[in-house]
Amino acid sequence: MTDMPIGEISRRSQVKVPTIRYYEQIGLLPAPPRSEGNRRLYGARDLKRLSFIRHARDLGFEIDAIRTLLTLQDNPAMPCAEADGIARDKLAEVNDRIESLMALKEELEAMVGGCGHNCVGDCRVIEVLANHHKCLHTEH
Amino acid sequence: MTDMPIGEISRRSQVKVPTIRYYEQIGLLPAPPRSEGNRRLYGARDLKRLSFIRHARDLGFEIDAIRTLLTLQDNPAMPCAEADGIARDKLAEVNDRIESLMALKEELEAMVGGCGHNCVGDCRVIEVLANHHKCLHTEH
DNA sequence: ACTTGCTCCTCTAGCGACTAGAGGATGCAA
DNA sequence: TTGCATCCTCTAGTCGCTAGAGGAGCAAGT
Repeated sequence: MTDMPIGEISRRSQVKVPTIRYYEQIGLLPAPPRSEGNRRLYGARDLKRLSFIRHARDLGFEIDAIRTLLTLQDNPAMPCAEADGIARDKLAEVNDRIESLMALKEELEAMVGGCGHNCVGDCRVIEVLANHHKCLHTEH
Repeated sequence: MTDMPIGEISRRSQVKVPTIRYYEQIGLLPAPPRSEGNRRLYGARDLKRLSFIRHARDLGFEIDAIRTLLTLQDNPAMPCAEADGIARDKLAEVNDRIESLMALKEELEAMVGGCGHNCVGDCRVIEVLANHHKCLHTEH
């Protein structure tokens, strides 16, 4: 459990070795003690922190947001409005992204469906891209 | 219509001035002729091309894909299977992204909804991030 | 003891698609 | 002529890694 080398914590946390070193470099993960031979030795706390980071990254949180989240986690007596705010902002962003991807999906489906695989001259894909007014959604 | 300076083509195409110069630099947009005073002078063709690029970028196509699409557009006699393929790939990608964003949305909603705005110690947001097994979706 | 092969170290540079800023030239109207 | 907007080139920065060079450490097998 304790004194893992970087390869092991990488396997356990599912975070790649260079990424772990990068997180140390930018101060997201504290620099661990080293072995006699100058190798990083990680403990259970580091694994927890790294898993937290990875999970947050998977959810699309940016490094800066994670930094805030980690500070909050380290100080459990603080009011949690800030953490809640970060999650709320992210949720709004995700909703926006879903919406525009749905519009895009429709547009792509129209392109792909309409193409009879002849030559480029008649291609719906190129045509839609070239003549914007033929789009389903004109706001972009 | 013809001999627009960069600012005007920027306004018309909705592509920012430095981005236009960047596109020229990477060979996506041909280098236009210059005025006596060394200023770029664009014509209607350039505006079309830039609008095409912008539209494709909005739709999430990468620069490399756009490069291919532009080559196809320049050669209307070629078979359009390639353009169709690019659009199909993009559609699959968009569907994937929508799916994972929907999962993410659920997870964020659970975080935000469950939090009673007390102190960090009881915060759902932090807790979910720290304890992965409490997620709605465990595959990530 | 020696070799093999893996993991680890630091360091620098690169990715995509821009964006920002310095420092200067040009164009046009009042 | 003065002032201001627009334009020019060039370099460096953004984000979140990723790749590669060149070398050192470590554990197991012969």
